[in-house]
Amino acid sequence: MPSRPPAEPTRSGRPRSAAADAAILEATRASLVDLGWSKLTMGDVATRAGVAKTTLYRRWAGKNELVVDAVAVLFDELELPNLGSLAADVQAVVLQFAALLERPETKTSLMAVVAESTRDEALRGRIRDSIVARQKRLVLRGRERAQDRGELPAEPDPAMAARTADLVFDVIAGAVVHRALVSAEPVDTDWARRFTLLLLSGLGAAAQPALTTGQKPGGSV
Amino acid sequence: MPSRPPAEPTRSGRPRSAAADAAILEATRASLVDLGWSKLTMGDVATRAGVAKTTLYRRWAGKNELVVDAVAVLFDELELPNLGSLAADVQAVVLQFAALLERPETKTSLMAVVAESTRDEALRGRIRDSIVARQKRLVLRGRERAQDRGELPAEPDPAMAARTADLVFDVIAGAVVHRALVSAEPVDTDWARRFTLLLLSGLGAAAQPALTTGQKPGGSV
DNA sequence: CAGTTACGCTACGGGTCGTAGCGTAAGGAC
DNA sequence: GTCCTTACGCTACGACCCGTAGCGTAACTG
Repeated sequence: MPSRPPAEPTRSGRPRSAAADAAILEATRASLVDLGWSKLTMGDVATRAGVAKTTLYRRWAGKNELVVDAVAVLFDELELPNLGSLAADVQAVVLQFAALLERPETKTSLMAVVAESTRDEALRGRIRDSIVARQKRLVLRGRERAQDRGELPAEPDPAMAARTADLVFDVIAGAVVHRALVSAEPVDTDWARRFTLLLLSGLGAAAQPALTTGQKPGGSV
Repeated sequence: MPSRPPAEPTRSGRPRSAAADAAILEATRASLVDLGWSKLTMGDVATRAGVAKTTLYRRWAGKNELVVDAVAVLFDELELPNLGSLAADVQAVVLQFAALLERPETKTSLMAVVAESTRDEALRGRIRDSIVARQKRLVLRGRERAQDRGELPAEPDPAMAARTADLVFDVIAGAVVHRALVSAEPVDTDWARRFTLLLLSGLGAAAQPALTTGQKPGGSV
């Protein structure tokens, strides 16, 4: 997924090795696991991939871009199951996302590239396209299903609908990331259940968990 | 705030210069503003502070620890106002936190040190004590006030109360951080208002903002 | 075949790291 | 005041990584 210039589809000359691409990204993930973000070096990745260091620089501008691409594919694993209720769907996707954050490749690098992106507009765009977009789809699809089930009302204003989706996305992703990486405590089933209840029913209801289950959200969790 | 060994309160010999401490931390923040996290170097900080590089290493183990201490004091600015309702208090503290995250010193370094902490237990503890604890107090105090006002029920089980406070803390801090740094969109008054409504009343109520304002939360916002 | 592009390899200047060594400065104990 | 102890400034150093230039070779196109 390096940023090839979208120029001529058929160029003359020797084509780029797709095998090298795959080997480099795989080596990057392996190096992240062994060394972590801060001690990962381009030279090490090149050696692991069996590739010259110059080949890396011909495809990626640097460590940041390389790691984003190496980690992005992991987010393809995220899927929104159809478990019959909004609460169950939210809880399941929360646990999926948490499992992804538990992997050492993502754990050590996600926040690092986000930090770098605060001073690099191009990198921010790459993160948005490669990682954030993959997650946000889940929120949009989850809302669709909930509206089909009648759990959520239809939103007539599309602008407001988009803003609400963005809000919900930041709340879910932010809470899971903060729990897993900042508080550094486990995102287990119990936490996911309690978070889902809070998200759907609010703080007042979340304080009396057993009493408010009969309404809409807290069904078969 | 360097980690002095809590040994003898009165030691012989030349004492450490408190002025140097202050100058170093100030220089670190300035360097973060100018260079950002990744390009900040120990040598640059030493030069700005008018101090030898070795002096830095005598007090801090490295860049990570130094930056945590330099940024931690900024979190002392956070205060929980007493605006008369839980919703107003939450919204105000969200905007305060967002303003703090907008500062270039914190914006570029907070996520970076968190990322480092995933491979450094000692650093994680330092972050917890210096930064996270300062934020979490606000949640605990906010709940107290809300309970005094009758907006939240008293929680008999202290263990459950602590877990709920942790959950709420991760949701608030995580959402704001995610909005500001990952989505990279502004945390303005409108977003804070909508987030507060979602937190207090849940997803179902948040979809009809104007209709559910008469209950408890959305008072004078 | 020639033309074009990718690759591996080596080498390089430039920068940062973290530490060692030394002489000097600034306090406390007496 | 005179020791004693610790902190400071300074220089120098090896080690490491960065990112690039140069060159010969490999692979694919027409």
